[in-house]
Amino acid sequence: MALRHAVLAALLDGEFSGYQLTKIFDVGVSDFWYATPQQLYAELAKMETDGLLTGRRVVQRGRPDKRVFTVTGAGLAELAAFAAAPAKPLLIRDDLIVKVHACDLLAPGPLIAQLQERAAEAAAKLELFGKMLLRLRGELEEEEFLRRGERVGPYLTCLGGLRLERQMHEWCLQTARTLSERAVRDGTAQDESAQQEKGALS
Amino acid sequence: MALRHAVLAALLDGEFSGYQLTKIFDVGVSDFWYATPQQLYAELAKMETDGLLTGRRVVQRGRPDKRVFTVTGAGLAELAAFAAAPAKPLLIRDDLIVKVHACDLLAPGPLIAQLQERAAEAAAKLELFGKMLLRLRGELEEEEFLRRGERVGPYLTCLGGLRLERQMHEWCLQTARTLSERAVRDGTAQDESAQQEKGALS
DNA sequence: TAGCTGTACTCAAGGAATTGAGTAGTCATG
DNA sequence: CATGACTACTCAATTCCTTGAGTACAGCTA
Repeated sequence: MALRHAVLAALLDGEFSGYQLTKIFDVGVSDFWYATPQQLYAELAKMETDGLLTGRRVVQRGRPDKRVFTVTGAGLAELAAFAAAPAKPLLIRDDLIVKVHACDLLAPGPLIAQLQERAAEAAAKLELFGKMLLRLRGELEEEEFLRRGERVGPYLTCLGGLRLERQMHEWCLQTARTLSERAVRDGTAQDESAQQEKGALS
Repeated sequence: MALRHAVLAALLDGEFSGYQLTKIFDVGVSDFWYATPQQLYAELAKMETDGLLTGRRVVQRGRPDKRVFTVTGAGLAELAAFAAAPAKPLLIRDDLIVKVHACDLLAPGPLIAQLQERAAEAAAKLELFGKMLLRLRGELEEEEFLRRGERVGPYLTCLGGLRLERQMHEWCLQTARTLSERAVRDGTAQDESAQQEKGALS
């Protein structure tokens, strides 16, 4: 029941269509919520029948029509109620960390590759967030904007995303380096008992 | 289908009962997976019938019996297959960040309180992770342990959790400070139009 | 000795999320 | 002029996850 609040929050920044929202959510762009397109379309429909949103058909040329949504008064009230209620704990689920946790019994190759891939993704997001921050604060300096800007919410969450991606990037690279060095050590070891075990699982 | 892999990874560190695993997962202790007790018990039962785990009844005195689980060969194979497959993207869902994203239209009081609460939780975890790291590496220095330790997986994920909680802690406090300062400014402003709007939603 | 906390689970219902397939038109590329 | 990529969605099945309630015993406290 909390995807709807994320949608409401996202729609505070303007009218968006379901498709545009998928672009925001599928990558988890702002690093604050993740959702698939199907989920979004379903939720948008439900939210409209619940009166939290109103849809508006926009005719386009050269591409299909789209329906953009706006938050209603009831939607704002829902958001306010949500904000006043105690927050659920942070939910994290990450395959990659599970793999690292088990790394001592796994083949190091694929894991290192995946860590480097994740690091690259994090770097890409880092850049993206940097640009978003610039765009959001316009010509003001950060401090000035945070003091006097009239819409700082997205900026603050973006700062959070930036921090997260930075630490993710560093952790992935450091972990990959550690595992690489250990793999070399194992590979050049005289007795092969350690690799035998790993070989059985790779 | 990935909770089972998290369970397998957790059981590499020893035999645990369902109840013990809930203690590991409910808080999301290692910051790598979150699951409720019911989910765990159900999954453990399924994993046992699938042959990934074997349960063993342990009689205790002064407290109820428990069943502890061990990973089987098939379980290790499952884990290896999982590790070789591409990882799903990091999944984050956080109420608090959604609220911050919408903060410009919300009453600042409850939000600031929640940010401080989260900061306190992060600080508590930080301390916990610090102790876990000490325990895991024993009398060795970190570098030495990462080079030569025989079980570094949990240590590496713990390092990740530590980083995450540190950044969460800082972000929450900084964001709370920013919002507090803005609230004071709004509160002491001559014209009250800004608060009027917020008042309507608080 | 009543009440509370902690260990160690079980069951059921309902909502949320994932997976997979499918539609339909536009635009650029080779 | 066919192929693939992009916009913009929809539908259905299944699986996963959450919510809420309940059982049972042991130890401690007032």
